Amino acid sequence: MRFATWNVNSVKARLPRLLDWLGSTAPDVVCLQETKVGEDAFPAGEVTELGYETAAYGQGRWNGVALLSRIGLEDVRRGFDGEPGFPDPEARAISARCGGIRFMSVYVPNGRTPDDPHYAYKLRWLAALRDALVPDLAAGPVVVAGDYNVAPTDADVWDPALFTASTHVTPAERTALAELRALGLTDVPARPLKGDHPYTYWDYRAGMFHQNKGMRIDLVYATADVAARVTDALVDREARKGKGPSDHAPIVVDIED
DNA sequence: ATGTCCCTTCACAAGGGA
Repeated sequence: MRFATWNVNSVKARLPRLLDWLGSTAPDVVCLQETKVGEDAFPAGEVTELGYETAAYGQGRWNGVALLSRIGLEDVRRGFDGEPGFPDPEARAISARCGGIRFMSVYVPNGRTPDDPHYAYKLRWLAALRDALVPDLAAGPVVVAGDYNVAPTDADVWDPALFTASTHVTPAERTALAELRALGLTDVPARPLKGDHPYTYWDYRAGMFHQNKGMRIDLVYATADVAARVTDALVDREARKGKGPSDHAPIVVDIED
């Protein structure tokens, strides 16, 4: 089985690239983030033509997550129990069972800056996610993949000195991820196709991608049974190249059936 | 450390978010 996660930064703007990438990569399951469309506007027709079932959760202008699967898409859940809003609910998590694994696509709040109320919201959201995952983890194999908006270590940012007072790297955010792992989730390492760091995000500005000044903030967290089946995992930086890319690259994971 | 992109609207420019 091959699965992937990708923050597409608008599924409408990215649709031609998404369809090409689905054709060439041929993943069985895909977790999408930042679709930026409501459920009714999700381009399900085009994706269905490629053999995928779709489940979308969106609110239009911001956020939005979705799951694509060609190996079954059962028991879809939008959001999770106890999920906080700001203050209203935001479309940041969707999960379903595909091929015997529960996949959850997550778009963790950005946080903006450590003194912003959105930062406290980010930490509340991650703590609530941890609590909500407990029954899922007891029920079977789980993959929680998406844009976590946290760089787990200093090696995951291109210049740690620049990020000392920024969101994405604070001890509290990193602790929140450690608490997810403490539930029994493993950070599945993805290899970079170029360079030493498996960055997944490069700012559009200032030629950051070409200088490989990126961050590893998209992550695949999997239960041990899934992690043990991994045969390969990579950051598809090819998808970040060229005209009209997302600012994030997909992570593609192969596991033994 | 800011050279972009995407979305929306009291829309054909500007602001907000990342």
